[in-house]
Amino acid sequence: MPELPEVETIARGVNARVRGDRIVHAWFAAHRRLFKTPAARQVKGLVGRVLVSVHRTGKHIVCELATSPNTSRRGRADLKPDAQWIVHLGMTGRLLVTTPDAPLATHTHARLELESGKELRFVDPRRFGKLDFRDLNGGDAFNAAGAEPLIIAQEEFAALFRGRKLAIKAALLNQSLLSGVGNIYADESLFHAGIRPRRAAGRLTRAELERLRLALKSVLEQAIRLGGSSVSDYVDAEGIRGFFQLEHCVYLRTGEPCRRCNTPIRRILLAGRGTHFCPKCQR
DNA sequence: CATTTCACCTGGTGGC
DNA sequence: TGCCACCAGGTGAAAT
Repeated sequence: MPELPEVETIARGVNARVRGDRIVHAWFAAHRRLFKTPAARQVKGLVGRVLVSVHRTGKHIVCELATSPNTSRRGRADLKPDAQWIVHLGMTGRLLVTTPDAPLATHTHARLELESGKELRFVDPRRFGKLDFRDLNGGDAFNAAGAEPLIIAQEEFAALFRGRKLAIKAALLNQSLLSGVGNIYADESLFHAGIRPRRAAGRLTRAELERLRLALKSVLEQAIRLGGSSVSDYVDAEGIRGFFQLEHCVYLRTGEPCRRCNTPIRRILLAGRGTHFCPKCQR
């Protein structure tokens, strides 16, 4: 489901509601593939620790955790993290902050009970998501492989694609180059930059690459402002849908008129993904 | 190495 | 109503 803007929206919402809270109980479903670290070890690491802060890196939600004595909740936001809980939402994952009596959604795979009485719940029908626990004392901090598209500079961005023969769309989706770009925002940014998805990445001109960098940045920023894209079932930490799907120019608009020139939007298969573009505006 | 394809899952939709 | 094919925000392992 979620790409950078959706994950950012969720991380902000979760942070605002659980920051400083303590995990008093953890429950995980028995789906082995969900766990990069075995569930039993995650439970052991989570219970008793304080959620210092929650933020986004690429498409990952990073919960910074600290061991703490019985300090007041106000002081806990300054604690030095000694572990991390990493949530990746896959295609259909949700991370929700609820009251304990809220009805359990089907496919709820994790529940963290907090000292305040709230619960942090991970729900994921397709189970493509991943949960990971990292002990910072072991020097095992989470690091995204790719660069952050919101802050990458012109030169660094251009260098990512130099000499590459694969399609620019496939390159945008490669998380070890850029982290956070998925199918929606790859298609939308290529539209705004006027570039065909099949163009070889290494053949784009400097001007095209800079148009792409700026288009990607502004598309992502506007999507964050609108709370992400809710194509079918995406919701934020409070169960609220986003609005950026109303701004989509090409994604899932096959056959509909281009917003700029009225030419019908085309759909092709590229890198195994549905790929949408305007044959007239994108060259 | 770089690049492509496919398996991993469930659920919704639209055609017959 | 049922059955079937196809589609869906992602990734990582295996094949080329």
